Amino acid sequence: MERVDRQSEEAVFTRVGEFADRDAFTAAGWCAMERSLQVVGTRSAMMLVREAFYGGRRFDDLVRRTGLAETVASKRLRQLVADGLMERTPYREPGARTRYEYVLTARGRDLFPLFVALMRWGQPAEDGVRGGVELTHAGCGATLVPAVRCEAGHDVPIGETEARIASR
Amino acid sequence: MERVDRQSEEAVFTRVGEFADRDAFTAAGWCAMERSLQVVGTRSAMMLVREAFYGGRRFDDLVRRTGLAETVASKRLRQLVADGLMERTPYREPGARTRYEYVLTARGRDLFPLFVALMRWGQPAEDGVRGGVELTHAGCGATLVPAVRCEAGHDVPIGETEARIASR
DNA sequence: CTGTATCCCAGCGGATACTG
DNA sequence: CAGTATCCGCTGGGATACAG
Repeated sequence: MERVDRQSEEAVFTRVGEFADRDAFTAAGWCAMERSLQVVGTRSAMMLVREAFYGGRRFDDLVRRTGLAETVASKRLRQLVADGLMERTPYREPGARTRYEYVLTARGRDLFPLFVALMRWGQPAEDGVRGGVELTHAGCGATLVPAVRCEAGHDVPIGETEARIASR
Repeated sequence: MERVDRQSEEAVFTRVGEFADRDAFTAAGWCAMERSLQVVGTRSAMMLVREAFYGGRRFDDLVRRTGLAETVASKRLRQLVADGLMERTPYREPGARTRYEYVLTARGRDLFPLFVALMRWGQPAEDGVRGGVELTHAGCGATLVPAVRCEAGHDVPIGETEARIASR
């Protein structure tokens, strides 16, 4: 087994330069991925976002559908609001007292591709697990799949990817 | 502020039925998202996957570039190998002794859209953070962005999404 | 119904020291 | 260079009890 063959076969990102100066950034926690994980890297956060995508709004519903303990849901929701992913707003149905609902902000809805990627990766095609939720394209009915594009609109396979130090 | 207006404005998933029978599945942990999080839901796992995408193979490099403690990296790598995301294989450079390298399996490379989604979400356009790694389309040079499609090839905006109980 | 306060446990991640 | 063993603090998450 030749090493060079496997290198090309794996098709990892092309590394520009030796990333010598990258280590400093990475060590300081200046990786965009790590910042994401600090906000949505917990199970409870993503479960609450999931239910928000499914249309859950009231605290009680979110707790029941996620299966989280109330105390965990409470703390995490407060955090999600503080981080700008959700908004807690009062509303009032006719004849009922004021209640609060949690809704995703634009920043929260931006998690859509991340959510689809997580759902898809956790459910391989040949998986024999029965039940569960399937995400589909309304009308067309086909299953959702995550994809990667560039801002110019091209589809980008993993082998055509470059990672470089952003010089801003 | 009307509630109905905000509902449509938010454009969450369309819920088919009342998800009455979904609760049982969710409670039992049969959510694809949760299964994903059990494998790659930790900071160390995603950081190691990140470095593997960047081309890191040797234990020493992975430790240095992630900034993880050796013990954490060791345990997590073993877990990633057990979970089928990475492979630990011996190789031998001419004149040197046998070493081991960690490479992503196909299952690990399937994390590509998830990785891009995490990187992108953590780096908003107006972000003033200097430096960091930017992922681009080789040749074209444009920044990578995560997208959602259906298996029929259509782009799927968040408003055209349905969530339903998979009846398998 | 919508939370909060308190206590507790398990798991993640780091520090240190040690092996082949 | 490539790990492992041990210890230890912090946080995520659950259970229970309580409040507006």
